[in-house]
Amino acid sequence: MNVFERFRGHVVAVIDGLAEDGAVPREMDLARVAVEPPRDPNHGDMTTNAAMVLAGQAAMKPKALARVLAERICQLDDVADASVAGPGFVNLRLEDSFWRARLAEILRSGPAYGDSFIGGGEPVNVEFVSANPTGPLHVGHSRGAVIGDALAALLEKTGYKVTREYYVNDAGAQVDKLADAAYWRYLEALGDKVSQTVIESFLQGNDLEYRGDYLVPVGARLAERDGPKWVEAARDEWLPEVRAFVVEEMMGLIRRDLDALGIRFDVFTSERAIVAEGKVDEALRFLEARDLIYTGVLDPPKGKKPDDWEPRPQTLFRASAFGDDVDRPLRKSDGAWTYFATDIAYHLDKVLRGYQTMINVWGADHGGYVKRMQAAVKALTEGQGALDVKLCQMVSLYENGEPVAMSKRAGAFVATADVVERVGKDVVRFIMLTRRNDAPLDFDFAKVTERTRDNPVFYVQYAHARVRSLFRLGAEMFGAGGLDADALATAALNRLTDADEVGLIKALAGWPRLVEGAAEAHEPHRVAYYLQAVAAQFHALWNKGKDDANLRFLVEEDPELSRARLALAQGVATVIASGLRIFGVTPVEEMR
RNA sequence: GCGCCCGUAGCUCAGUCGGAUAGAGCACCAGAUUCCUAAUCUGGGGGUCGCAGGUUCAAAUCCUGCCGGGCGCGCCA
Repeated sequence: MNVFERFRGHVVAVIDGLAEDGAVPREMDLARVAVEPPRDPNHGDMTTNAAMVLAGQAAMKPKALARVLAERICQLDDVADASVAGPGFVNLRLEDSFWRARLAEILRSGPAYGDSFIGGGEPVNVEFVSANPTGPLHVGHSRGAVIGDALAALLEKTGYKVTREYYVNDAGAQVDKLADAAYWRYLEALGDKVSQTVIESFLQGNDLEYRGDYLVPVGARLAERDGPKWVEAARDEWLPEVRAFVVEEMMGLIRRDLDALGIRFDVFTSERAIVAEGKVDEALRFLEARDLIYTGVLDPPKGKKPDDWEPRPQTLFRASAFGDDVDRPLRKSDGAWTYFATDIAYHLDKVLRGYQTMINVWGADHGGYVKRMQAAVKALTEGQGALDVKLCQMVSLYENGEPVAMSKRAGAFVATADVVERVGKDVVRFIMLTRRNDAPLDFDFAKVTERTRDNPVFYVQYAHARVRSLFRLGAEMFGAGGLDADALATAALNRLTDADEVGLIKALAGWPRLVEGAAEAHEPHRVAYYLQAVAAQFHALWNKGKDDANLRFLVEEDPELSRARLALAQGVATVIASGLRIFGVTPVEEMR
């Protein structure tokens, strides 16, 4: 439980006590009572709005109620002072000893510090990346990959049972086109065994979309495995084989990219398998039984009527009954299921596997698809379940301020693997998490690797490295004994008396609350901003030691004080490591 | 035309289920520093939170309308 929740409990107890004494009514609704950090630290360590939100129920003026509350809150353990401020806030200042005890707690917990149980073991399905298996991942994909993975880690840390899932879109027309291209490369790979005229006639009959070199080795491997057996075969014959082969190969490429990013999935679900196992029919029967499917004619989109539009009866899902703007088609004119229909089946499959809470991470170009999918999930879970969709905006690459051309049409997209190779997994992951998912992100190769304060990766990593370097020096000065975290938890922490030292502990003690807030909001980027703030505070304290030798972390003639300060430094490293672990970023021992 | 997202300092962006005098980095200005506890530090100026209404004890935050930008818009995935 975070420290603010703990004090909220104390404040509630105070209110109950007042009710016992008849000073306020019993049975007040306390749901809106909050204990939070004040925006301005000058207001104290914690603040509560209790008097303001209860004034009506208590039939008292906010300030009068605040005074009564403050008087009793003052008597609580660990509270140094409680005062009324503004329109009726009660501000609490806590004893330094309380904060020092939090530091000991951090050291004993280690990287588990900030773990929470708010999830209560609830299963959550996080579906992300889900890039079509038609080629390697490009940088845009890596943003969704990192956000999904970090969000999953954040939820795990707060007590949810998380499944990381990848939906393999291996059933649409795109993979057929991919198979065509692979077949072309296969013919080429057979060399002398195939005449040029065969290849050319194949090329003439096909407008190949996927001409990238990455299919060359795929064609070669297929030729090696199957020999010339498909050369004379009709497309109907080779297509299923070639398609399965190339999809497997592409998923191999994608897994390799994901590996490079340090991302592992628990489940890969195949769209083709969903269809083959009859799950679409199952899902539609489910909806049909609830009268949510009918045949009807949709109006054309207002103000933008497609040229070939004509009224046509379609099989429709009543999405508009669940918040969507219009009902949505489930069947194409050739009778095949729409992508939406199979996606409904896929999400019913998730529900049947036990998920009521689902999160999907998509590219921003899928924005128009969100409402209908949420409508479907509501229908499939009888209103009990929820689908949150995180839309990721574009990543723009820069080379020292100059935009890197990466139009997909020109085939000049930048591969995730290339970016990772150039700046490293840790930099890619951290930078991708320094913006909200719904804000565009600029990624400048020069800036993300420069060693200055305005590079957040460097600044946070540097703080961790500085702590490690302190410990190397400390071990030289005082010997390595007694410098492990458990031992430091028993150091003379009451020697930490400087306001900035205690202030740093307060920042560290805010970690569990931040984690919970970020997890509940599904916003991993908050962790990045928090880590930057902690790093900044630590660096500032360190710099004070340059002006005033008494404030240096290691004071040779005072081992007791040095040990206390090493404990503080270790607390910083612990919290940073705990945060970086959520990000999948390795904390560094030194900067080289 | 409709829907979704966004609009906060010169720039890039944070802003906690509504909370007090709206924050950070860069840039700018002024001081300090040449140190190895490394790849500067300290302080300062700078805001009608796109605009206009509304709800509330309290609005950058919630609601409505407008303005501006991005994405999408019956059978694609």
